[in-house]
Amino acid sequence: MSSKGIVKRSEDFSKWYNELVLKADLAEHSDVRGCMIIKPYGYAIWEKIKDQLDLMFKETGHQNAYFPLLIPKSYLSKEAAHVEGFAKECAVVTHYRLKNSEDGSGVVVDPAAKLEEELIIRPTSETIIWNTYKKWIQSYRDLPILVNQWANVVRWEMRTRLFLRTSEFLWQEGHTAHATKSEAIEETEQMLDVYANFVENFMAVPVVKGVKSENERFAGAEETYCIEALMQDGKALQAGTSHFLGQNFAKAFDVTFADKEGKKNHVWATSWGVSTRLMGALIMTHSDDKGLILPPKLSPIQIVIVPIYKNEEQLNIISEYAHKLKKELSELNISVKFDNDDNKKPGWKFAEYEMKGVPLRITVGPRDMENKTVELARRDNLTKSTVSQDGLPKLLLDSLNKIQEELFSKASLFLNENTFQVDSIDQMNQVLNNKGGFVEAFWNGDSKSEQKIKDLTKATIRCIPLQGSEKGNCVLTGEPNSKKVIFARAY
RNA sequence: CGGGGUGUAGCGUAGCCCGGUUAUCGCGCCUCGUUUGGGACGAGGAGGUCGCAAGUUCGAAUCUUGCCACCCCGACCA
Repeated sequence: MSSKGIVKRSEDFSKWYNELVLKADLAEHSDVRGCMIIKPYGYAIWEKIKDQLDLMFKETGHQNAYFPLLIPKSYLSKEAAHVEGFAKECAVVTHYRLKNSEDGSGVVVDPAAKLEEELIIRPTSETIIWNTYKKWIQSYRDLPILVNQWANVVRWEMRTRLFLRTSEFLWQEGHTAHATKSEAIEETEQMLDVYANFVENFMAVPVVKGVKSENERFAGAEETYCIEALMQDGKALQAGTSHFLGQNFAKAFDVTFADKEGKKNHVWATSWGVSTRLMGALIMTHSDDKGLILPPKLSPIQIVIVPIYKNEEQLNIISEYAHKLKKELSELNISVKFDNDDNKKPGWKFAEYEMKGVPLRITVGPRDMENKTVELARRDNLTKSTVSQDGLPKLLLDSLNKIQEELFSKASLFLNENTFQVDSIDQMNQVLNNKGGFVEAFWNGDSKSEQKIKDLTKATIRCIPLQGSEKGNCVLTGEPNSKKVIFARAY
């Protein structure tokens, strides 16, 4: 039966990923091309991500607001680089009404209901937000503005993949306005740190912090900071970006403020975002051939209790214990599911919760009740042990923390073992064609060289790392004094 | 946008080349019973505009033409 298991990673990583997303009940394809339905279990993980990030944004002084989904077409064209970057993938609303078709077969667009000015479904909200900030900002006293919004955006991508690239996706976008350049840069860097902190400490996904090359920069940004993660198949995934927008949007939307001397200045801007793509990073970093592996901090269910019984009497005894344990664990803020569904056999449940990545499983049967023990199974390393019921809550709490740490260590080790130094294009191709990974090499800083390297290797510059300022000979041209960057094939 | 593929029950599929009773099988679902320490078993049952449209034919899931949709692989992007 097809519901059993998924294809092995080593056989077809891409297929493995797709099957995992479907079988772990995270999401499914909708009837609309490139759009996905995020199912309750997948959404519960996203909510965990969202809640934690939201907390961190608020701790750093940001407030949430909400701006419209629809943006007048003309707004988009006000910032030249921005429109250039996004025009190709915008969905456009042209009419506001349907009517019954003449032959009665359904509804058609009412040609009489054509909009004067077409509306774009936001691919990102810089334009409508800066058009709004213009009204909000007059004086230096109005600054900074530190606003975030949780929203959906639409980018009509050629090719889509569940979570990694969908036509519509969920994200947050922070948009801040500052009086000085240095303050804006500080904000940009601060939010990059927030992202890196979250991704490493909650998702247990190690990242490299850096800035993008000019080619890879966000449309309209002066500097794009990013965090880059490495997936199990050796491909890189951009996990978050934070942009220093300079005064580009302030100029495009004429947003100025009067400083203490009464002099008018353009406002400095940042924007930063992470999306449901993080779900893809989470999945592809930790999971195995049995299914999803979730870090405890983001797992909707942290512990599942599976009872084993031959009759109702036994079930009652186990249930009583399970409810007591569940209550004790709740007091430690551990989320527990007691799965007493009588329609599914234990073996089925074991496989199911492994597919769904629940970090810990407790099995309790008559034998255990007699010995005052439980069987404890770890999802991440698939080990099982029999442990005493005495002091169990504390042990479980410790185990969850341990799993969280070990997932991060394991992923960090993978990142380190799959980061290679090369000094020629041949070597680079060798590494990339073999197992992939991050490739450190020197680059002369020229966009043309970057493009040439991409043509030769299919690898792009993922980032110019913030740490380490070594210089060396350019991997393409041999020019000395070139800076060290990370290349990889990327999602 | 190029290349490949698929569309038959909730899901996965056989049948299509070579047209012919009532469209195959598995999972899932419903009922009853037995089961429950790694994806249980038996018996019975329900469920179908064969992607859409036109054509050929006595007869179309099957042949022809057109259309639509989605998936996968590339190039482009978070």
